[in-house]
Amino acid sequence: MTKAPTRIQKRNRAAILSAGLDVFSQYGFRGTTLDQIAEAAGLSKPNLLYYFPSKEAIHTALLERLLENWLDPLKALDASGDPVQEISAYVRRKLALSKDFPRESRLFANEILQGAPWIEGILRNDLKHLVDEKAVIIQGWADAGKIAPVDPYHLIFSIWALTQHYADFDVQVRAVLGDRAPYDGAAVFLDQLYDKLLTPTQADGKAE
Amino acid sequence: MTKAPTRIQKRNRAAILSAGLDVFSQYGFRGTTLDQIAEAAGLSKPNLLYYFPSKEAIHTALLERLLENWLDPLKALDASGDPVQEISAYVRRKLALSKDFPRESRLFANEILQGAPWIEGILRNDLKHLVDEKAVIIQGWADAGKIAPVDPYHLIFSIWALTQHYADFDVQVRAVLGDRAPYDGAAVFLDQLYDKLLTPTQADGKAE
DNA sequence: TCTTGGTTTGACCAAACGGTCAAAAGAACG
DNA sequence: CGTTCTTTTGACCGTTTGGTCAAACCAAGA
Repeated sequence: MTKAPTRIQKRNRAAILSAGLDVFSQYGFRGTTLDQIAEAAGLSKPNLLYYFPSKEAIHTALLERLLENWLDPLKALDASGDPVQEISAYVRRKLALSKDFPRESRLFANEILQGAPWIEGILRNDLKHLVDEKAVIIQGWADAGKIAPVDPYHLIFSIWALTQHYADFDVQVRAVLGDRAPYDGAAVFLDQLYDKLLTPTQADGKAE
Repeated sequence: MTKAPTRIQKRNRAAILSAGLDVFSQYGFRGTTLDQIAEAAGLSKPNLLYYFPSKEAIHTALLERLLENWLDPLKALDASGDPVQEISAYVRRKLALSKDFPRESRLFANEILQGAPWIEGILRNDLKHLVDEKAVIIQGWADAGKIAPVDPYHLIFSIWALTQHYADFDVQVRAVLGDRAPYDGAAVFLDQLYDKLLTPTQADGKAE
């Protein structure tokens, strides 16, 4: 039975996780040092290790916290809703995640770039099964003529790519846009893009 | 006047750059060690440093080589060509780059994730000016009714995101697709996507 | 063959790294 | 106040890191 954490424990654990997220999301696991995290958290290195047993423990805690919510937007895709609206809503949820949690997005990107050493199993199991399941739904919509015929897997990849790009490549986006705000234009553009892609046209033969 | 490199120099320099690309593209600059590169290149560490003066020199050489060709596909976008075909061709060129040079794409992604410490100036100057220039062309096409009205900047971002995703998130894409080949489906999907997005419809008012 | 210049390496260095520990400092509470 | 438990830290440890260097090795032309 574990005791309830004191308020100092709460504060410092939160500070360490936030500092770790800052540094890990920028430099990846191997490129991050405990001293960097300690300084960002405003603690000494031994004090860090009083709250977390190792560098890897901080990293693992962050990845676990991330994965708790990472798949939620896709899980919420509802087979009984209006198809185009369901997908547009998914795009909006992912874009909001990118805007509100860019460090988490970059932490994930770093993990994937490194070959997903910690979460490869989750990708091959949880993620794959979830995408397979949702791909069936989307394929059903396409077969029923409710959306234009489209490869469901690449449709989902496109949503990941387009939304996470604004968090992961933030520096580049801002360098190009100057002082214009990225996310307003992005929301309009993505709405337009998926509306045009998915709204069925006369050319798309409808099923009975 | 520098002497012509011997064949051993050519071979070893190439081996070091290839090995460096392998490791840097996976772990980033800080997460990469000289020993890793040396082992991947099949050389001893002091021998590495006989060909390159420092770890940073290898990294810089790789970034410079990358940037030589990185912007070419966008530069080739031709104002006098057919608008939809020009953009589709740009998408195909970028997708081919992603397929044929995935390590370079990941090296770039790592640099951006780290805040672009080496190439921030290039992003703010060369890249921004190039995109500004091409955005004018695309805006002109839209104003003339030759493509559907669309934000040129986010259009370009979308092409970057969608094509580089297949290289940068390769592990995730393959985990989801299983043994299916990513790039065939991607090419079809992207063709379809940009055709639908850009082909003007009756709803888009044409200019005189 | 010998010599010259390019190539390779074992041994080494100082700094940075992840992590430990005992002891000091501080909070909490009767 | 004194006691107990939590928190913080300076000093330290073994390893890894980027990098150096003199010496050994080797290829090739005269």
